[in-house]
Amino acid sequence: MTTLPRSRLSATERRAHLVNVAVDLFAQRGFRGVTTRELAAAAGVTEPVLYQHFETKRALYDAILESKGEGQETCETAALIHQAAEDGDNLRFFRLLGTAILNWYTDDPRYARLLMFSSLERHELADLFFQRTVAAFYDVLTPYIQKQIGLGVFSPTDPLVAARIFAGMIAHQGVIFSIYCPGHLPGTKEQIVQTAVQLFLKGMSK
Amino acid sequence: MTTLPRSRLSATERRAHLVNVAVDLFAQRGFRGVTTRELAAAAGVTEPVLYQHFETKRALYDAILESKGEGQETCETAALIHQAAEDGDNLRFFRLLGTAILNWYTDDPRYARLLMFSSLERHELADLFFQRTVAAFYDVLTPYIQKQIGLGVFSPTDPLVAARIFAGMIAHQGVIFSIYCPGHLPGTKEQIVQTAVQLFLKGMSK
DNA sequence: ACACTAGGTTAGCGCGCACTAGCATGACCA
DNA sequence: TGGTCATGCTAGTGCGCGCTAACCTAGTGT
Repeated sequence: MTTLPRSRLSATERRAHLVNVAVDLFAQRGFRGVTTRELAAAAGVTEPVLYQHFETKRALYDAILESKGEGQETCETAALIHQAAEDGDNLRFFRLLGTAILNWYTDDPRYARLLMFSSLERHELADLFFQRTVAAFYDVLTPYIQKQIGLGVFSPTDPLVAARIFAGMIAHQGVIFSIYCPGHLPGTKEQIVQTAVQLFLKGMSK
Repeated sequence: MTTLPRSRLSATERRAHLVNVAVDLFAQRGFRGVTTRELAAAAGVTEPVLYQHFETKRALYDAILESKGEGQETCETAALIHQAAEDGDNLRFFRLLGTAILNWYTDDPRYARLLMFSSLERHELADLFFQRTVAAFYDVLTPYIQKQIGLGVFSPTDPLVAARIFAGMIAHQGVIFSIYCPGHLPGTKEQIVQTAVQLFLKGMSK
């Protein structure tokens, strides 16, 4: 990943390559842990090239977070989840949701690390990103749980607390994975999601 | 917190105060985000004073992590947990465990942030700390779950996966809390632990 | 009263950082 | 073939960092 031997790329190619390299490095050591020299060297160019594409080091960082904020989550998955929600297919709904959560961490642990760094450093774009993504997530999950409680499928519980607990069951495995990278999931992804969903559904049942 | 007007403290007092101030700042902005000048100023002294107590900035950081590694978790709680485990008091066992997890994050969010920074930066002492604390935790929890499965109280499940899921239910709330500090728990601590434990026990039951 | 020392300061070193002015060059088109 | 310009380089600048040599001074014991 991230290597690209050719010299003399087009501006857009070079920019994209720089962003990709930057994601690697910032994910490993955080914003302050990476120098512009290193960054340029890792991209196979010199510093001035970097500054032709980004006004400041910070601007590069912002560009990463901003780009990640846009290209969010395959709408395909979102559609499937909404479909399952309408069908009232509990097992399928929570399985899709759980898989989406875990995939978000495992598909590219670089972004997970990057966003954790950014959140810790209170970068406003990271906050914004989380507000949007996480809020959207709970906006689907919480009412769904509330509805199941109303239907008498789930036993009475604070729906927000239940939603957060469900998310935590799976997200925490993702967090640990992205921090300590590989070999730190207690089983296959399917096994984790399956176990968590079964546990949750049975635990919430009336 | 962390303010202390008097000048001319004794060496041990000054050292303790410096550590306390450093925890504050490092927790907010990470190791690389804090300068020794800031640190000294926040402690009401100048840089050379800092270097009388710690050889390098890094040594101060290490001292923090090391001291936290030692003064670990009231043995009182650990004893209670072991007692509950021996009594086979499921509800009590998981409630104590859950409370201990959540308290670890809420009692002093500074340390939680600090350790997240350190883990992301792959500081070896942070890794060590987690290896010890977390390993000790799962060394209690996993066999306990296994035993309950053997007794027919819990339905057959991979005990490590179940243990991690239980931890995640609660720990994730702590993580979110310590990152976004206050006002981000979905309910009272007791409510969260109570809900999670009930959900887990019912979900695992045969 | 006075010296001794632990606790503190001033002033600054060298280095590596983010960032830049100005020049070189390869690719494409007339 | 030669002109043009986007792409990339060399060689810096100033600044703030971690860290230190040298000096000062309040508080204590005799």
